[in-house]
Amino acid sequence: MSHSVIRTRFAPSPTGFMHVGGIRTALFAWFVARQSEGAFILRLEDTDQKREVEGSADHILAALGALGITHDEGPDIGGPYAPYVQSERLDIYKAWAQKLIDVGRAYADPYTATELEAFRESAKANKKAFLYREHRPENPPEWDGTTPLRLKSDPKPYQWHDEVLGDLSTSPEVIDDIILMKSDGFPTYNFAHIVDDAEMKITHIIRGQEFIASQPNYLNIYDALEIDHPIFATMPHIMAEAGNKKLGKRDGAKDVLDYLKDGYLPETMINFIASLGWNDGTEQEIFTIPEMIEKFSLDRVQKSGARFDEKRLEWMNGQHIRLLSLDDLYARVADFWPESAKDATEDKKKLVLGLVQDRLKTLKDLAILTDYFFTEPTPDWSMIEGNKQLSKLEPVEINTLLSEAIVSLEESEFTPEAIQETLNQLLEITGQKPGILFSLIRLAVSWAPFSPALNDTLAVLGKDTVLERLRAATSAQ
RNA sequence: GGUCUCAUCGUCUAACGGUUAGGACACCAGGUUUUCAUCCUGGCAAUCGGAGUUCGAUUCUCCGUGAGAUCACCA
Repeated sequence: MSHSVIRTRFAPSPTGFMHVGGIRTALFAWFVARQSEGAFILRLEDTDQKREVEGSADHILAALGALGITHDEGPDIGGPYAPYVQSERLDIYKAWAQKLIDVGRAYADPYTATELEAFRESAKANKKAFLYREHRPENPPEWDGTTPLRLKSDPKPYQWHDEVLGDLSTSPEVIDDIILMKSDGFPTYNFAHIVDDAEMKITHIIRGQEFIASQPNYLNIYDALEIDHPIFATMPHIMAEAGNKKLGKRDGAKDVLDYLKDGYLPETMINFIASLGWNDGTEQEIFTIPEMIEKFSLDRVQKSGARFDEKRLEWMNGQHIRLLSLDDLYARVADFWPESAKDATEDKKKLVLGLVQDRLKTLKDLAILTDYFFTEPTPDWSMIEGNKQLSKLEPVEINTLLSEAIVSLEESEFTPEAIQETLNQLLEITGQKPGILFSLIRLAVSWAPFSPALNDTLAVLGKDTVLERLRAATSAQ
């Protein structure tokens, strides 16, 4: 029974943007830390200088921040085990490597690239898997840091437990003398993450399935170092919408920040990404973030890969938008108003927002849905000609109906209720069906393909605007 | 090719070895005095194949098949 505090980490390499796969790994590690008062650590694994992408580290920080996946220790805020950037921890890896050399578990790799290549070729020719340890030198030179340092492996069968996949096992032939330190002085991921996780007292390693094949080699390193390994949890892949491949940048994996810019709520992204491979066993689909933190458990994570379905994401975003209070939603849509709303008052905008809240799938929809509330729409008579019922009316009849509407609405108090009353009376006066009368008025005041309920729309537009637009429509005929 | 992993509606998924295999997305059809959306009702749709264990397998075992991952001085 361990009483130690749970410490999980997300350890991305700064080689690109944050896509959903990376976010999910971070998210689940964050859930595990947050549901137990543990700590969530962010560590930058920048040991491959060649692949490093400028600005990527800032981008990762920005993406996590935008989603509210907060860390307790990391490159930007420090912590008790700083630094949290691997390129700044070279001395630490060197010291741990020296320990292995001292106990005879690591040695300098004396071969040139061509020699190594020849070994590989011959293994391939014999249809055998290449194992470096079969060529392990008898008397390797002392390691001076200019050649790779390799683990002197101790091949043996391994079995271990994975919180998601269950009990796993492998045979000795997968263990090899893998590289610990590269000739450029940087450690490999294989070595560095083990050292760092140990130094930083990480209790759970939550990572993608691509690492599972290397796991036995990692276990061999833990053994050589004589340290206990953390709890392992392997996440299934997220696959691209088409095909069966793991979702990668080339398959159209989008930057999570792009989803936010497109009007998806952070809580939607969290809920959706979590639902890709996890559920709480009930029929609940929509979760708040605190609910997910409370209910998440690694043993209910799916073993097989999941596909990213944008339609479902869109639906889920609508659900979360509807869950928001008007004030909260108002605060979130600040960047999504149409240009025409620039000078509109907060009161007016809130009124309009309240009308369209149920209609938004993404915040981006706001602009096209509300433009006519803030600016004079351009009449488009093809909308009337294109309407099955309205196209049957003569221009004179249209004019008459609109004029009747003007007369009645002039007398209305112009609250939504009063307007509805007026509209109902108008149906009797004109003897028309709602499908004709209401459609006509709706188009004449909005010239939009769709709009909220007619009485609400008219009320928010205001009597003056409504009458003005109706008159404009009459005289245009 | 070696090694490892996985396998329920088109998609995300539920189901102490006993259920008419459930829910959600999508799709289709209706309903809520116009439209679009919301909301409600209904419909379509799945246990990869074959053995075995068992009174009884989606569930356990084995063999196939399919899919994925990995075999770098990348992570």
